[in-house]
Amino acid sequence: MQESKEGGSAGSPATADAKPSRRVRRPTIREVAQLAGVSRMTVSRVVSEPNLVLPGTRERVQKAIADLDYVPDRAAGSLSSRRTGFIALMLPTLTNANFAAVAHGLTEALREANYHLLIVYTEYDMVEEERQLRNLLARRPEAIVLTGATHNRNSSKLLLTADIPIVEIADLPSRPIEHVIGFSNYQAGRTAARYLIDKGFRNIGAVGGSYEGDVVDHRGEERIRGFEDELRHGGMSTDAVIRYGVAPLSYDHGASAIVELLQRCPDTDAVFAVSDLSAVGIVMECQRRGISVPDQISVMGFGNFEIGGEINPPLTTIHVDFNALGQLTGELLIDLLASKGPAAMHRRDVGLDVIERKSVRMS
Amino acid sequence: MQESKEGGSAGSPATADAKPSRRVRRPTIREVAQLAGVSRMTVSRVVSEPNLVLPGTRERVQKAIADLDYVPDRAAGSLSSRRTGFIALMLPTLTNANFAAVAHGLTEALREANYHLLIVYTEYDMVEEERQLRNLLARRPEAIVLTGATHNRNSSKLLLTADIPIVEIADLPSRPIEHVIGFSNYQAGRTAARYLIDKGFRNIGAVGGSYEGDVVDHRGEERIRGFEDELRHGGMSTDAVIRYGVAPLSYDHGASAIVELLQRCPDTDAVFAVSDLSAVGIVMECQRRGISVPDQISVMGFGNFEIGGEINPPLTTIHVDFNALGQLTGELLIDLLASKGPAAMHRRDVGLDVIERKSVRMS
DNA sequence: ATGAAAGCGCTAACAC
DNA sequence: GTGTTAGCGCTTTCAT
Repeated sequence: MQESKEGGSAGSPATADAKPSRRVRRPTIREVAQLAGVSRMTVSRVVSEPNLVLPGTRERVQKAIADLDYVPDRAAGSLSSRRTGFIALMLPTLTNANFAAVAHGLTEALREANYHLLIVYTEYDMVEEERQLRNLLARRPEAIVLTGATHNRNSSKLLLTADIPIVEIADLPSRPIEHVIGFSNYQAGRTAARYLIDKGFRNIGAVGGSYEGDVVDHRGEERIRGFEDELRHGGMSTDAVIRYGVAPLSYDHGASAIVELLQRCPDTDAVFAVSDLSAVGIVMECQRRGISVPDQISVMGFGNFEIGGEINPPLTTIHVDFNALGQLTGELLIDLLASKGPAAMHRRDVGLDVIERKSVRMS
Repeated sequence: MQESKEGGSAGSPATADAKPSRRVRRPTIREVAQLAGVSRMTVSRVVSEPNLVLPGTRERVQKAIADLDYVPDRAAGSLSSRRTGFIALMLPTLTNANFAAVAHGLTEALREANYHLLIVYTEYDMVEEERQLRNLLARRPEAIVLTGATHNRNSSKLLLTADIPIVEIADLPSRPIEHVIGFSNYQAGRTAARYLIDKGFRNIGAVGGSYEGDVVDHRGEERIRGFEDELRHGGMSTDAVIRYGVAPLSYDHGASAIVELLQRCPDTDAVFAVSDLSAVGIVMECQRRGISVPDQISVMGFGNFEIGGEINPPLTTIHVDFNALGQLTGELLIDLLASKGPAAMHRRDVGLDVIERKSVRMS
């Protein structure tokens, strides 16, 4: 028996405690070592590199681990090894199926490598983003994934000087912090407008979000901007493009916005919503008002949310594979973290597709 | 100047590195102390208990912190203070607005106290739950929040012997691990059945989920069980109660299930779905088939998801305040963690309400 | 194949 | 009000 400091038996102390086996302090590696009659290093090896130790010793240690219900303390391990096993993920919100899909894809890709996702959300608030970022950094994540492309000065500085890989996702920032895996929200807007113009519509509107203080949905705004630009490019008016309410946008946003829009521009024959959720709200409100979709007005959304495919008529929309976005990000991260030293800046556009369904009238 | 070991200037080393200010190793508390000409303890105090230090000193330290962009390492702090500031939250899935609402409410309540939520999801898989639990425990959370009420033997053991508060939420387990904040899913099912019986329906059906291997939605199953029991109690047949597909249940589940149900029991005049998502799918499928809701068939859901209120007709459902559930859990946790020593077991039923809308025919 | 020493970056406890 | 000492539980490194 070694490491003389560790005295006493390792059996259950059996204090006069009335309660059964509950509320037991977690054993440390030292206690496991004692019980197995080995040094702490050997226990450490059995946990992380089992085939570096002799089968006999290994089994003795494994038994001790099981008997004591030993769970290693990763905080201590991290401090020593300088690897926390944390990957930070900052999202605008969790209550959005597409962002949830990103989290999901990322978790899947990271599961094997045994990284833990540290999920945090900003509610589309840039000040909150900074606060969260500081908190996050204190946990020493090995990489940070966040939605591009706009951050305030402090956040940008923190990110730029962070000694870890940064991946901006779900956008295609022109001045990226570092790596990018995403798609162009601006292009998504242009694509939507082009699609509607090509279908022959001439009184085209759109509904997007507005902002309030530091709460802004930059990505949604990009889509609306692209939409407007393409309308102008086609020589059409942007009078029926309205910005209404603040993120997160949902069904009721569309329902209210379409009323406002039709009041202002009654001739509108097609409308794009920055989010499928708004678009679904528009379809439902039209249903209520006896306005036929797509006969009287065509509706197009963005995001390919599940509900869009279920309503009647099903929603024409723009699809981006957010789950793949998460997976790709995970794979990139695993690469980056395995190879030491600064890697080349990675930039990838996962593209987007128009999903044609019945909410837009065919020409 | 004290702590003689700390030599050298704290200014920027200005190595021959070509790159600008990027990729800088994070400074430690020691470097801040040096630059400010104080001991590390003083820096530590400025960070956590600023008014224990003299204003003059404090400002010097704060300047050093800002100049160096110092972000404390919480892993090191945790190790020393035995407080990680982590609260673990285990959910079946993230892509469910109600669970997301729990996470949201919890985050809100915990924000002040500066706890970090460690969110993890199990995909309704009990084996995955155990795996995740082990991983989580290694991070030494100060409390664990998870959806009750069924866990496998290993998970239960880990939870029972964990030296921290455990809160089971969104159910009312008869054999709880420790604290409980939730509602009875069984009662929700009974309430739904009672409601439909009272409205005069006599050919009542329901659609729930089935299971596959270790993937089970226990809470949903409880609702269906309660529904069946209340039907029997009212002397009615449970032939039209079907279990179909596995969790997570969504729109398409309802759409497929209602077809199956009507084929088997064409006389069904009212149907309950374990989830609003399924219920919405049912309404949409009926719309497609020209079956009028509620004239030919009434539909009732559970969960009061936003979309239920937006469709036509809007969905009658059972509401539970999941956001409040999260908040209450957060408040309980803050209490529990502030007061040392074992507190009394806490058990709270947040109840549920029927939301009457138009998808159920009025008698 | 296994162990001993040193130390990761911070804070509790006590001294002054 | 501030500093010193010791140590949290683990892993790195090097010795044997």
